[in-house]
Amino acid sequence: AVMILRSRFLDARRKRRNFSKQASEVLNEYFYSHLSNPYPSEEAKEELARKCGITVSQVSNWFGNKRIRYKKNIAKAQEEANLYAAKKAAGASP
Amino acid sequence: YGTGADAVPSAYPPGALPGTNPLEWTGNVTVRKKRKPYSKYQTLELEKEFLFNAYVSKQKRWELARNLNLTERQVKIWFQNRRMKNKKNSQRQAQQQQQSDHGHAA
DNA sequence: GTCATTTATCATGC
DNA sequence: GCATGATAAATGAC
Repeated sequence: AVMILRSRFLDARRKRRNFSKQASEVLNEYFYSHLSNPYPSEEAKEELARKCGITVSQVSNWFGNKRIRYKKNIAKAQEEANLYAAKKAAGASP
Repeated sequence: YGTGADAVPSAYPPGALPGTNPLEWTGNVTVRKKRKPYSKYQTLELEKEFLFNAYVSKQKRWELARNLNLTERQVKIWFQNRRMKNKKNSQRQAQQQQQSDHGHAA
């Protein structure tokens, strides 16, 4: 009976808050510009964390979720890939 | 026994032929047992033992596996993951300590 | 043994 | 109602 009120205390850190819009931009840019190998090094993770104002663990979580959810539906993510590919091309050669 | 209940059949993911995919990291799939959350009782007993010691002996592991209807491999892996969780929480608390010290020291 | 990771599940945001 | 971040089982590298 009491078990229903269980993990409100121990699991309180699971309270989720969405990242900022620009943080998601930075993470997605990196992911789609490294689509052939979306495994950032520890140093890259630290820089991404600093840019996004989040922790390294949160960066790891983001890439873990992104990789599995990307390959679960590549077709759906394709347009997002094109979006960031175009964005990268626009900023690379003026 | 307690060992040998692993190795479960599973299907191959669709559209993952090795060599034909430009994104090879999407195709590295080994047969994996489906993740199955433990019951509240199982978790509680494991946590209780973890309070005693973070490293469980072979004898204790065998007993736990038998009493909780888990394999010894599952018990072993649970303690490994639990130690990692402990370390992560410790690092987080240490980080929070540093932040609260900045406005308190000097 | 640690540790990054994969995967499913959980809990929340909107 | 799903999208999204965090956590819980499970694997593999080392």
